[in-house]
Amino acid sequence: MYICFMGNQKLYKGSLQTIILKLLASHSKMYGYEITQKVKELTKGELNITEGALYPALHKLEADGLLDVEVAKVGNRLRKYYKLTESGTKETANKLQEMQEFLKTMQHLVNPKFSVE
Amino acid sequence: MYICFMGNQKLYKGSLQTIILKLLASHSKMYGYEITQKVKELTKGELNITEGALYPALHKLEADGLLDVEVAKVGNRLRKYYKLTESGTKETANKLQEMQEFLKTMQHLVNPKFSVE
DNA sequence: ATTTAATACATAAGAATTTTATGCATAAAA
DNA sequence: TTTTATGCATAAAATTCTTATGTATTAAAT
Repeated sequence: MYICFMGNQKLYKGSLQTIILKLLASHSKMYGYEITQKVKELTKGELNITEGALYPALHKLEADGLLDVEVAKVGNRLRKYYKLTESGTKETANKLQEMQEFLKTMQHLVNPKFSVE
Repeated sequence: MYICFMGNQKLYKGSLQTIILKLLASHSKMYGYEITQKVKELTKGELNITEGALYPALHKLEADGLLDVEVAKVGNRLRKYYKLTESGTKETANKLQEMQEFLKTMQHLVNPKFSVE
């Protein structure tokens, strides 16, 4: 597979943690595969989180105490449901604020209006 | 020095090329140090481009044929003025469009309005 | 009935980009 | 006269992600 029609995925570097945390703040409980599908849906296919990026990121967030994990067996297949810890909820707020600041700053930087300064 | 009060610099990962190209689209001719100062000014200190990131990036853009360089001697000190090539102008348009798409998508992803889906 | 696609996890090698730490040198300011 | 600012450069290390695998179950399509 590995076919990408999307814009520069490179730009999403550094924002994966924030995206995961935000989703978990909105949905309270999600498993990995679900996250990839939800992001694909929300971004209309513009962002496809790869498993090689997602799972290590989830493990790190868990190791850092921002996520709790709960294993569920559905049929004969397992799912790992993640949810925010208390500490994770706080960190999510921080990261979302940093993200808003970043988006505002970038918007300003690349805005055509500011073409001559 | 190396003191940073800014938000998550990590988020800027992947956007350096676009920032450089955009600045050169607006100013027609700039040298490295000037770029770092202009970015610091435009972002009110939120983004400080380090030399270790900037100079390799400029060299790469030049090697890729997106920038032309012209060395100038000011007093006893040298400056390397960079400007967009024709190819660089086209690529700037592409990158700015990708950036706008990215910003729109991220805005949507982290927007509090979309807290339940 | 059987192959393919989707679901669901995982990790490891390599690539790309950036931070951190240097180095050199001139000019201005404290 | 020492520090700060200007101006370039590079190299080691860290970070983060892509690409490529691997395993296994279930649903859909042929």
